[in-house]
Amino acid sequence: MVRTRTEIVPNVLPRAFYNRPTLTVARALLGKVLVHRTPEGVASGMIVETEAYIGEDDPACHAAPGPTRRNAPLYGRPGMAYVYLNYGVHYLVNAVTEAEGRPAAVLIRALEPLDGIELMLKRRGLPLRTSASVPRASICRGPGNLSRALGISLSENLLDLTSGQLTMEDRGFRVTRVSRGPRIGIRVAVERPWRFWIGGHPAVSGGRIRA
DNA sequence: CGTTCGATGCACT
DNA sequence: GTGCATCGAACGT
Repeated sequence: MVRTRTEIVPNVLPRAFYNRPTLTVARALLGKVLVHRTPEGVASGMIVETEAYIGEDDPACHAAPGPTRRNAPLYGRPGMAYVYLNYGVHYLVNAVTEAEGRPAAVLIRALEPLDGIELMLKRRGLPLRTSASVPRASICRGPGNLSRALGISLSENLLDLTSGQLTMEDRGFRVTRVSRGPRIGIRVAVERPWRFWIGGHPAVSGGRIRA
């Protein structure tokens, strides 16, 4: 039968993908695609930057104080979404990793926009076409920005990333030049090199582009 | 270029 | 009451 462009089999990442050491998952998520389907349309982007937050022994992880109402998703099944409000302004998206009862997650920090660029521009309140002043790479640069562009908020907390409206997919993008360094924007455990990004990619956050 | 700082909501102690 | 896994505007150099 004829296969059209819109009939591409969505290769959604299975739960086993997340049921692994968090650093492994953080690295493996580079090049994968985060997809959000809403009545407004589909918005997606290729992951170009991640950070690992691992266990109660990691002072920067939300699980550091032990189980609370807010961090409960971290103690649950791998492959679920953990979304929370940060600074009262931004929603941050994580994928829960490791195993049930072992609190850890990967924060998605930046995407290269793929589907639904106009919808994402609209959600971000940007001009409806990219330009020199509003480059495509800026649409989903930074964890707060990508959530807003994809329309992700607290309603998406605890969604199953292995099926349904919010998923992670493998579209076959090959990632070379993986860089690794300290996490950004935290005030404790700043030395742990648990941030991963695609070296030189323009959508990576954190000021100047790093190798 | 660089750095500083206010906005803004809520979980947690 | 305190402190954020941020962002972007407003400054200073």
